[in-house]
Amino acid sequence: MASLIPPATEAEARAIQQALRTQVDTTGPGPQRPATVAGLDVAYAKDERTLAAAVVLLDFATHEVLAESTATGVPAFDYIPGLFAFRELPTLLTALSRLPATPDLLVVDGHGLAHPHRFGLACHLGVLTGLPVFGVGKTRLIGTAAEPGPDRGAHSDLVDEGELVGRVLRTRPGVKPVYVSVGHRIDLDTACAHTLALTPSYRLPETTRAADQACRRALAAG
DNA sequence: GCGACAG
DNA sequence: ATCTTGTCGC
Repeated sequence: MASLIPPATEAEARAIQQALRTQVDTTGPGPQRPATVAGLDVAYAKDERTLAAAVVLLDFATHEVLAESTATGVPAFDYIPGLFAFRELPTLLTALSRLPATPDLLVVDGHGLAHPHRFGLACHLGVLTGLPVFGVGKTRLIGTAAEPGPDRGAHSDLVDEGELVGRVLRTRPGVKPVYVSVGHRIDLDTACAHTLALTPSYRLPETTRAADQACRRALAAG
């Protein structure tokens, strides 16, 4: 079955990506006015032997925290750029299953289509859950892009192999931009608009910030 | 062969 | 990812 997680080998992981990538929905447009949005993130122990995942549900308009869930586990796969999703997905899915509500939209740390095989964590999570998802990465995995202008909202296309795979978006004036890409059931314009809506004060989305804090707390707690 | 390489 | 708090600068 294609949803095997974790895969036993690198070859198996690549085969799973290959099988699931056909199920990604990039038609969008996705929720324009979601009532809720959830951020997901993972924190590792110093030795990377254990990890804690967190999902934090926010009111999309006010950014108020509505619910939160966590899970601890072990990395399910070696860290290999391009196969990164297999490492965190199991624990992330456990945490998500514990959330007492279904989010209208998911925002993940990392990339979606801005991936060597167009199937980053945001796509993988989207296909597995069926929910609208987009990714906001802090650094580039693949592709080339011009430096966006200095103003908040300035952006440039992230292109790989002649394909538009995402957008480099400035969320804070004069601050290093983020990498936005489609995961599942949403389009790039909508994902970028939501990213700006979620970054009123900081470089990273409020969803990511809340999830980051939550998983660090969960890791410290045990 | 030499870099690059989400978290 | 993690090692790491307060501090210099706009």
